[in-house]
Amino acid sequence: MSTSRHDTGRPPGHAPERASGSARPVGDPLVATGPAGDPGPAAERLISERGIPEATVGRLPVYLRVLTALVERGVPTVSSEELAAAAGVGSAKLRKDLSHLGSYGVRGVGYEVSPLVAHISRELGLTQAWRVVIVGLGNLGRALASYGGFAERGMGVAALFDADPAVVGREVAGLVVRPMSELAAVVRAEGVVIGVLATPAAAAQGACDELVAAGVTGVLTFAPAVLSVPEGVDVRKVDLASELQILAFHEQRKAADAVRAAAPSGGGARAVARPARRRVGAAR
Amino acid sequence: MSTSRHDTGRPPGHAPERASGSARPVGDPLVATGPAGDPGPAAERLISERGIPEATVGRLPVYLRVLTALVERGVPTVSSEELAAAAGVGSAKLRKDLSHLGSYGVRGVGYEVSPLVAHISRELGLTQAWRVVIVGLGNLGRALASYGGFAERGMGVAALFDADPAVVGREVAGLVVRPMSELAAVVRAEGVVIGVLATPAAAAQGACDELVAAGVTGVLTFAPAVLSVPEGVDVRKVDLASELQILAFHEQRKAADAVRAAAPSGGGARAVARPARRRVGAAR
DNA sequence: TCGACTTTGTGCGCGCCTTCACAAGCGCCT
DNA sequence: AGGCGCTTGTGAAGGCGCGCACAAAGTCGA
Repeated sequence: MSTSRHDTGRPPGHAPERASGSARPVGDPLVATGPAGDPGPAAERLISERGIPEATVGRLPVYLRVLTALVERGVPTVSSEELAAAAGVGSAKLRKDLSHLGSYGVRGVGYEVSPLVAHISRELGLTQAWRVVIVGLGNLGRALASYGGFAERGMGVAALFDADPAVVGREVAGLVVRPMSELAAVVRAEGVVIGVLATPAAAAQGACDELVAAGVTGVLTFAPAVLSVPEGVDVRKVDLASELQILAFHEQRKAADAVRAAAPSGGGARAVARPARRRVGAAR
Repeated sequence: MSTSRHDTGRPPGHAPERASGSARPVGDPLVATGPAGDPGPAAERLISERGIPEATVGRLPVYLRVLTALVERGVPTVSSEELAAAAGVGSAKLRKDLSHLGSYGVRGVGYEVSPLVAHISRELGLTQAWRVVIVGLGNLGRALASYGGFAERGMGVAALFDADPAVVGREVAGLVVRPMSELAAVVRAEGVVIGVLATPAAAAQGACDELVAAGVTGVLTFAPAVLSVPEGVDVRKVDLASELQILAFHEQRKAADAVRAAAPSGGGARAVARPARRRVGAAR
């Protein structure tokens, strides 16, 4: 999921990827989280207490963003059709997604924006401010630390860590980079449960282990490496190089199609150009 | 986009080609082939010429990375079991994925690493060096431009663009940032077909339009915005804030589960701690 | 008050993806 | 040569997500 984006498959596909299960998207791509793999014999297969499908969860952030924009514009209600168009999905899918949260719509009218924003935020756990730690402050790590998009949505950066003594002590985005030796203490003290990995691939597993040992149970990694984690830890992977390679695959195919279309033989008669604009949704 | 998940658009038609056996992923409701004793009502379905499922494509980059590492270690062959473990997927899935590329495995032995690397590379289109342009050189854009993981895998950065006059002219990763006005000319001159968007959300659609107008047909965007593109253009979206929000959702659920497990009542009986290590796959 | 219109919520069918399980194929040892 | 064991390739089944299409439910106008 890259990624996953998952989707990301996410991404599926595209995109970001989930640990167990896909979105992907096209994106993602992407793998699933949680207790996926196990085919419990006959027993109870508690998918999720609230039974919100993973695919739906992956779209909630998008809906939330769109809805937030509507709130700022003072829009009181939206129809599923409008909201779906703005979010780049089909209206039926959107209605089904929202129905998993319980009914906040009014037939004949649409959805009330404010209550919906509140509900999705609560469902995503954004009513509390999650604090994350970033491990690895190379180019990407520094960019992430400085990225405003996190704080903007209830995700604050608690601390930064790096294994390189030359980086430790530097100030990035108002925080001083700390040595890995302090990681466990800070994570425990601050109650951090989500970590962001931006280390080189070779260091990713080690850093991940340290995060998990300290109590982190959710990891977002940018390292192009497969991570092993204990059951109960979620890993979402964003793999930039993979995303580009997937695009390259499609470009190559398009090029091949173009050649084939130009050539006379067989299946040249294809509907080639349809000028309609397509809304493209979120990965994965 | 992964994803997951699944995502971006799918390319229209495909060419005919007779796959011997029987496997037939009936996909797009497009065009008909002619002959072949089809009693079908009207149109026929064209199987994808090479019929590689999107989910499989999303995993190929991961396999490729693992295989490349094996090549460097001088490993001549691998079994599906070993390769799957290293890639974080199930062995059956891996075998099925590879079977879509044609058989490069030998029963009783495994897969020959070198030919497999060559084949996957060719399939992904990595035999040619794709050049990309990056639009938007804020924190993230600069990090991407400096990121070594691209060039490493046949993806080169051709040029950098930004709309901000204060950024234009600066040098990033050995390249001078150019104004948007030069985008079309450069894209055409260099034959670029893949663009990376790292602009603020508000500027994303405009920049995307410019890319598409110039001839780009594959876009990787990091902007938290829904993009509209014409048919035939692939978009993969990587949304950092969404990824974290999805992790937050799962963390919240785990916390709720923990509380429930602690409480006596009904459904507390879950297998909570299973110390087994899970391999966590990529994407999507 | 009643009817026409709008929009939600969802039952249903379809196709993709994943997983299981096993027959077929290949190398090696005897 | 022949049999044995290992590994691939794949048929079949199950799960999940998606989109259609429609009944239910609520609003608005007369």
